[in-house]
Amino acid sequence: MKDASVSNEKRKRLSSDERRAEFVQKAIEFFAEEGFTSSTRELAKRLGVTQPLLYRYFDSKDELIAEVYETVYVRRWRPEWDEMLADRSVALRERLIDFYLAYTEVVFQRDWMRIFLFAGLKGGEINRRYIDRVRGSILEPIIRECRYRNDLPTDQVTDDEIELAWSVHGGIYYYGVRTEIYGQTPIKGLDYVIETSIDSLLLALDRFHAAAGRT
Amino acid sequence: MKDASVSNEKRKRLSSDERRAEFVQKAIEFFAEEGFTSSTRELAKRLGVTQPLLYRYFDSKDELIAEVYETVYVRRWRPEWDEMLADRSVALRERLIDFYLAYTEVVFQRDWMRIFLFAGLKGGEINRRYIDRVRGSILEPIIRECRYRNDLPTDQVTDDEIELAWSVHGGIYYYGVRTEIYGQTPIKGLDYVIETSIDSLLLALDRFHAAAGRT
DNA sequence: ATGATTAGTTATCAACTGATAATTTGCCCT
DNA sequence: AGGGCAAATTATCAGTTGATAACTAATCAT
Repeated sequence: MKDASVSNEKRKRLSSDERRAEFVQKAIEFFAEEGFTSSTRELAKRLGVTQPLLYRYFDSKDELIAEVYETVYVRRWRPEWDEMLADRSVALRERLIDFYLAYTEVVFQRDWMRIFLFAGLKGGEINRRYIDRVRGSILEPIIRECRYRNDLPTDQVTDDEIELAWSVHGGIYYYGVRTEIYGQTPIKGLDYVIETSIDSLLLALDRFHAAAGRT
Repeated sequence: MKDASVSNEKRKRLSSDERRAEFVQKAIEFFAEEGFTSSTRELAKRLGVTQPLLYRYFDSKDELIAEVYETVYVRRWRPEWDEMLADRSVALRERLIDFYLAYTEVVFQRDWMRIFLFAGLKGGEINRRYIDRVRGSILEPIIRECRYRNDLPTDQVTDDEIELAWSVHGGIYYYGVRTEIYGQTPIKGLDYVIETSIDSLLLALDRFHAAAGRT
């Protein structure tokens, strides 16, 4: 029963490191499409290798999945995002728009979105950790910058402000869900959505800060 | 091998209709927690019956799943939502807030949210249809009412306006995802999120309509 | 070249899956 | 009471699953 290598090419041997990286990469695409409950056999078939070979590189299916998480969540996070948000040489509105353009370029990918949703439904800690990171590394910096512009202390970010930021962030994120997950052909471009969302956020925060200032 | 009825109670017999309804109801809870790839045996165990009994009521697992969809999506949609949105005896802001309070009361349920996400990842038409319904029965009416308030023709809803409504809708929806799927303990109540979201939408639309009026 | 190393395969296991057939048992009607 | 219908169970099948052990063959160092 020959399982792998449909064509009659000679059995190819790759170095351990190359193989591992290839397996993880294809596993991302595969699990993103089929879900983590899909079989290792089916994955092996797509890789053009036999299923037991996977177990030379990963102790178990769960270990492979963990590696998929690591690669998608951790490795795709861009450290320069922090600097983009904090760079006061750029006007706030443009800075936030630029950031969300850069952020969505990474996140609005079918595989990223689907892996994220599958992982969220599976439970686990990964998504909760990611959400905490969004709050700490994106929303709080955004609020701080808005406070700075409105001459308010940047170290007293309130829950109300964070929740405003979540709403706007969620609105943008949901655009990605509609296009990448539900395959909705976008009626308006991403640029438009990000610009109007940022305008709304700035407007809401200005009002909020003005009201807070009066108290 | 006794499979069902852990305790020694006598085998209970229910009428066909009662059983069917009970099965669908528990299937919703079960699949919402474990996903549609979970086994019919596990479901039967939770029902306290044997697995083959399910096949007296449903021809296949897929048919049961279809019934789950039907019950969750179609049956939980409230016809009175249409009227709420169109009732001009209530001020627009309060009307929209009331509507979203009513809508989220139904939709922000763990089982609804998880079934919806599982179904979306599986592909299929159901979620796309639901999204179309949200657009047609919620977003377009909202825009029409806003246009009416701003003395604009209610039959010329544009893509830009719909996209604004999607952003706000998505922001609210994402609050439900955070609390129901990721188990985030809400930092601010749902009321606050809905109110600020509606205020943002009205503000954005007013500006948009004012700009459109000048052209 | 040749032997050691290790990438890759074949064969196989035990548990689990959706589904069907045959059997048992509770309930209603007369 | 008891017969018949249908609810529910037991037994079982064929295909799939994650994982392991034993075998084969490509590559590399010498």
